[in-house]
Amino acid sequence: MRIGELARESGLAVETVRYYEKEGLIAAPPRSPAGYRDYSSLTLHYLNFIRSAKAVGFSLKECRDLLAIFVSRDAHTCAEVKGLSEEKLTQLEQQMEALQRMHQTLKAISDACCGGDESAVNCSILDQLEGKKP
Amino acid sequence: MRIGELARESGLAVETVRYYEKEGLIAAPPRSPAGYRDYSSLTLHYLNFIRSAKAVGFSLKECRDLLAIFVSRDAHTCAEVKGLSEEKLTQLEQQMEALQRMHQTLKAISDACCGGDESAVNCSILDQLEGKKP
DNA sequence: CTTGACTCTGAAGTTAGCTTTAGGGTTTAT
DNA sequence: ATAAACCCTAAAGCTAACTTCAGAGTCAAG
Ligand SMILES: [Zn+2]
Ligand SMILES: [Zn+2]
Ligand SMILES: [Zn+2]
Ligand SMILES: [Zn+2]
Repeated sequence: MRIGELARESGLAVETVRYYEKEGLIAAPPRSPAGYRDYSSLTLHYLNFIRSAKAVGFSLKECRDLLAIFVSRDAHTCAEVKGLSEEKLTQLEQQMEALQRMHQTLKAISDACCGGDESAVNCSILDQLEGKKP
Repeated sequence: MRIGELARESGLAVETVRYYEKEGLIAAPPRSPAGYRDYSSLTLHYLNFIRSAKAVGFSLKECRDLLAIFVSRDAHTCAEVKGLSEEKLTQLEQQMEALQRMHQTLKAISDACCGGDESAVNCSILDQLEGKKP
């Protein structure tokens, strides 16, 4: 199949598919006489794999590593795959905690403000951001 | 004070301070005869403000807007400031939810894998990422 | 046979928030 | 007086993951 169909099937943009090839995520496919990329359905599986991996937080680099495992599964172990998953889970947790801290801080600051139509001259939010003690 | 001291006091890098000036977050200060930037302590307050705002998730652009309010507080209202805060709180919540969804999905996938030293030929993580039904 | 949809390449542009580089003056301490 | 530490500029580079552009060739339908 040509790149347009592959893109449609995988839900990616055509340019993204070419980009993934350039970045070494998928192999360069054979070409038609006119120079068009000619993909097998295997590539669709790879793109779906990438899309799923991205959807749970893996970067393209990490997707490339995971995909390398995927294409030669017998040379790798469950331990290795699960290790990468758990590493990513830890990263996600850390990111959530960082956001949580920001949210808590901002919520406390925000809640202290009256939110009224009066002038912000004495707004506690601005004071807090400046570093003034409450 | 010169830029080095200002940077030390604010906890920012010297280049960052110049960058903020270029981006319009802080005004260009007067210069010494030798051409050195000569800051008043007011700028330190502004930089602290920016650092705090960034720490709770505001982008530099948003910091610039907040700072504009900060420097002319009497022309703005608490409602306006609190509105921006609450908008940001909502964004933070959405980001946390997105991470939460990723985490839940990946955790479910990861938990199903034995994690053993056996070959990954039948690894359920890889199967799930490929899109196979379990 | 022509029109519109599709494909190709390589390079450059995008966003955010800096950091680095290159090359050159100034201040301060010893 | 000299060396370390500081300051200046403009421009380029960095990361991530694409997207856009310019210009040109190919395919399918009517
Ligand atoms: Zn108020
Ligand atoms: Zn207020
Ligand atoms: Zn297993
Ligand atoms: Zn497994």
